[in-house]
Amino acid sequence: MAPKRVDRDARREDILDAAVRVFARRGYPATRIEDVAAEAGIAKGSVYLYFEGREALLAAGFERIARRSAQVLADARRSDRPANDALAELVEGAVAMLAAEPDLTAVMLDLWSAGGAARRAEDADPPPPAFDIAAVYREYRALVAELLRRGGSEGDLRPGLGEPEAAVVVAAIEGCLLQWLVDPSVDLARLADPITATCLDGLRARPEG
Amino acid sequence: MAPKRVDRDARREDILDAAVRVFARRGYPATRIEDVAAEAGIAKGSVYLYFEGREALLAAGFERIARRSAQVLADARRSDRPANDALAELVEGAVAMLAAEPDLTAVMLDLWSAGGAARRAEDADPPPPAFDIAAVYREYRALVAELLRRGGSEGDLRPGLGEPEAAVVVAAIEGCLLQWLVDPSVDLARLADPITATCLDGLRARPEG
Amino acid sequence: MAPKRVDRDARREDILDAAVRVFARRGYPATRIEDVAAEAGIAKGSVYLYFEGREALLAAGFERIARRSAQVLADARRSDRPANDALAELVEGAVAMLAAEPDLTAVMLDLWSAGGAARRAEDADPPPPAFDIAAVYREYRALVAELLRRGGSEGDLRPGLGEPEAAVVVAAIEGCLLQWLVDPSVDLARLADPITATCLDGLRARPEG
Amino acid sequence: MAPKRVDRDARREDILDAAVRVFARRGYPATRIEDVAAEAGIAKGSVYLYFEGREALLAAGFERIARRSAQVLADARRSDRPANDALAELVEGAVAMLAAEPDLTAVMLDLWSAGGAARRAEDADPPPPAFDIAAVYREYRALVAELLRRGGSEGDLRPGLGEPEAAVVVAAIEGCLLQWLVDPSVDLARLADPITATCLDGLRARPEG
DNA sequence: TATGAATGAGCTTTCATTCAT
DNA sequence: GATGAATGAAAGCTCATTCAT
Repeated sequence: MAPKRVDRDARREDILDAAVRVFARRGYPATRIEDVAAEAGIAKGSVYLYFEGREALLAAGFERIARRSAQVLADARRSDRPANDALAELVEGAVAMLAAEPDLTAVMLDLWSAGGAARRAEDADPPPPAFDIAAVYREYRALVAELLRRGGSEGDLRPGLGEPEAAVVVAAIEGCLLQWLVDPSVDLARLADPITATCLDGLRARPEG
Repeated sequence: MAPKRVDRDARREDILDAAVRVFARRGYPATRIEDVAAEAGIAKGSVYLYFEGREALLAAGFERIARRSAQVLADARRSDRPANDALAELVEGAVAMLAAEPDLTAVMLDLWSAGGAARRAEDADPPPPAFDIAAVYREYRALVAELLRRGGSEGDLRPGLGEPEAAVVVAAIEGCLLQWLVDPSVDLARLADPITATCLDGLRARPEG
Repeated sequence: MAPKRVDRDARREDILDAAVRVFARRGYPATRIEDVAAEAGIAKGSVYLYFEGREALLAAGFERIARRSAQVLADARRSDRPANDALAELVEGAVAMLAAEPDLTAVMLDLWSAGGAARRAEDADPPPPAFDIAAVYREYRALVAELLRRGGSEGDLRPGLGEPEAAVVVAAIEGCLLQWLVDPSVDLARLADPITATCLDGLRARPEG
Repeated sequence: MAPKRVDRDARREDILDAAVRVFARRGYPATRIEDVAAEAGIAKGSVYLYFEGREALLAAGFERIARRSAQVLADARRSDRPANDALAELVEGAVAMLAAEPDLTAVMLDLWSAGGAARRAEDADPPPPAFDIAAVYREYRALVAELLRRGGSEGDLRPGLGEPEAAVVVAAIEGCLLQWLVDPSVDLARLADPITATCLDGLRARPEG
């Protein structure tokens, strides 16, 4: 049973790999199950042996991203360096993670869209997706806010920083990501340093360097 | 020679209003022409008297947003205040514009998604959308970069600032927008000040106030 | 009332002219009421002031053709020449009539198609058209058969000729028409003589001239 | 490497059979994909597994007819009998072929109509069909003309016969076909002999029988 | 397990016809 | 009479999902 399990899981991952590539290329709404099957080199019906349906593929893509995010957050939490250094590490870690897997990252566009469509609870038609993209950002903000507070009391960060500033830091990352996704001429990887430099030291000249 | 033109344009705007509301509620991919018609209180076929098809509605939504953006940029360009003040005005203007029309702003999710799906030019299947969302951000970055350079030479901004930092400023806005769109508990309007404060002065404490 | 009537009829004819032109160009099934209106230089709704609906335009086209046919038949009946000469006149008259109005003649394709679709009475879904294209050929055959019989008893035609041979003579005309309609390189007008020559004298060499 | 190919091709033929029956009954323009599917006893969507779309069904009908025609022409070419006998064989072969499959033959009405609609190359709206009905008649005329010329030099046919007379012979066949399609009281099969008799010997009495 | 043929709900789009102006 | 905006029934086509093999 154990080896079967591994095979099964490996196959599932292969299919998800394929799905992510196609989602990145065509976008989720334009991707047909058959496209995924073709990319994975299997038959259409076989996809259903590993995934409940089309949306499950997107949800599985979300899971991958969420897992990567959780890892980045865990790494940052484990750091014992000063808060501002930990913050810089967090930003770099997040950007590196996103830039390392462009196809997977491109799926974020679809997750935002699908997740955002669920922002109004009025009607359950269509029912909201099974994944909670907002939760990912909540966690990021929570950790950043904690670092900001720690940096304000123990380190050299300004006191009084909190959720709003955390949102801005997360925004700087995600906003750069967005520009990259929408415009390939923007190079996400090279924006990691400007993000930390701008957020930590601002754009205004300082009395002494 | 514009006898019914006013009516016709007004009708078109009404339908677009309706489309924007439905797009905001259900997302573009899940929106059927009939939903738009119902929201506008007209028959399905009538939509086609004013718009070429479903994608034309999205493109018209883009046009609205692009027009608003152009206005914000024009206002900022016309400002004769110091660069850092102009920058703050630009941020505030953009955020205010976005927050003032939540439904229209929510369409950005679909524009990002549709525009991003065109990020790979490999195949023309499906053909890329008629609108260029990336161009909007290019213009924002260009103006911000110009302000940063001006502020570096004439004002109190750091010298050497350019495109990367401009991308970060734009990212701070769009990233906050994103978090708001995906999570209604984030209040975009209240993030305008934190954005400018963080970007201009950074998060690090300054030697003197 | 009289002058009104003339105006009304003239307008009706104008619209029918336009319809015939468009039918010839695009075929009846592909012709929209709006195409006819545009060709006639009037508004779509105005067509309905003169014709019951789309099919009525086709039926009116049939009427025109039927009237032309009736005229050709009447001319031939009125002839007091020998049967074989009258037959030649009939063929020439029919071909001349058809070649003189190519657009109207092209509508025959649609009439055959629409009329033929009604050839099976099984179901009345869709209901058969209001015009009877088969009747036109019945009348032609009847007159030709009469001429053949007359030519057999009084003239130099073979005795014993009847409906089958009449069908062949009519077929020679309509078959040339068909080839012309389907292939513009076939010149209908120049086929009038070969039709009569072939039908009357055959293709086989005759003992003496 | 043709494991399911037989089945697939057989299925395709079944669907085409059904389409031909429905086309014959209702005419192509009035036939909906669903009618074809119902006639074939399958679901609407399944038709698209075997044919690109509605027009592909008509084109496939044309292919069938063209194949039959090619066979008739090949048989006539292979004949080593005198030209006038070969001509009679050709006429009989064509008529027999047409009369043997009335439903398929009825599709000619739609092919004429669709092919004729493409007679004016002015605009490509709608684009012309993929099949070339005119080519079928060109081939018939070419072979008949050849036989006529051969019969003029080697046989007992008149000298000087050519394309015009070939058109008349083809017309006699197709014109009888037309009358049959439009009027079931005309019996195509019985017209084969009158066609050859009339064309070869004419209607005029001969000095000696 | 794997396949891919089959299904049919669902969607976009067209257009004949109506009717208020 | 004339108009053309509005309607909504149709029809073509797609594709997620199922299931017999």
